[in-house]
Amino acid sequence: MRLASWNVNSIKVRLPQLLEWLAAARPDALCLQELKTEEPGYPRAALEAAGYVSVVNGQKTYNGVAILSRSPATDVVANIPGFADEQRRVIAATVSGIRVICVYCPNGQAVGSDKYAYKLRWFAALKEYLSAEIRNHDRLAVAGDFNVAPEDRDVHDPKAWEGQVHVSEPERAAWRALVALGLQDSFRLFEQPEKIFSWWDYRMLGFRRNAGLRIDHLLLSAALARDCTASTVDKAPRKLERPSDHAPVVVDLKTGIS
DNA sequence: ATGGCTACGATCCGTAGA
Repeated sequence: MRLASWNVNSIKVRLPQLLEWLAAARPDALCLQELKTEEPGYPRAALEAAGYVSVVNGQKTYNGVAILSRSPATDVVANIPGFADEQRRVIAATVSGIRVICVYCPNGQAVGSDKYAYKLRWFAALKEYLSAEIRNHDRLAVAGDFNVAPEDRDVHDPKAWEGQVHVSEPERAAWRALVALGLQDSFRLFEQPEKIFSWWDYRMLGFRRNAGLRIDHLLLSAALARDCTASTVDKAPRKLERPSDHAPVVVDLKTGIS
């Protein structure tokens, strides 16, 4: 079982790259963020022709999330239940016995801003949601763009970023509160090279300089973490012309054993 | 030097991302 997540920054613009990537990486399920469209702008038919069904929580211009899968997704839940929010940032579904929650966490803009306050409120609501989900689903994966770099080693230049949005202590505390529910950062289950990131600024030759952040994550419940054999970032799509600013993150899970 | 790209929906710039 291969599970992946990718902030595509407009599914309309990125569709050709997405189809190429699906054919090359062949994930069984893929969480997408920043669709920037609602249906009918969502390319459902093209993805079905490529072998993937979709459950979609779309929004015009901003946000928008989906879960693609080879096998049908069931028990679809959009948004964070009980949390009033206009922004379409969450969709959950069960795929091949795994509860998959796709998240596009708020950016936060700047520490102290209204959007930063919203980000922290949003994370508190996510924690409550996941706390219930982990009780109900032994095999739980939470995948997406968290907009938090958990540690300094997830930041290309920790000094320059110190105290900034994405690395500030309240954001990192919100991240650790998710981990404390019993979710593991799959990337850190393995020895990893240094300076692996999942996002690079479009400006200032960010990718060429590897001036990035690791803010896209795949969190796994204990049962799934035990079955996890690899967790990687696939930088290949970021090298293409007109790329998303985020790269896909991928985990492989042993199946048929548990 | 606080800029710099990219996408969107509105025009020929403003908002947002991170």
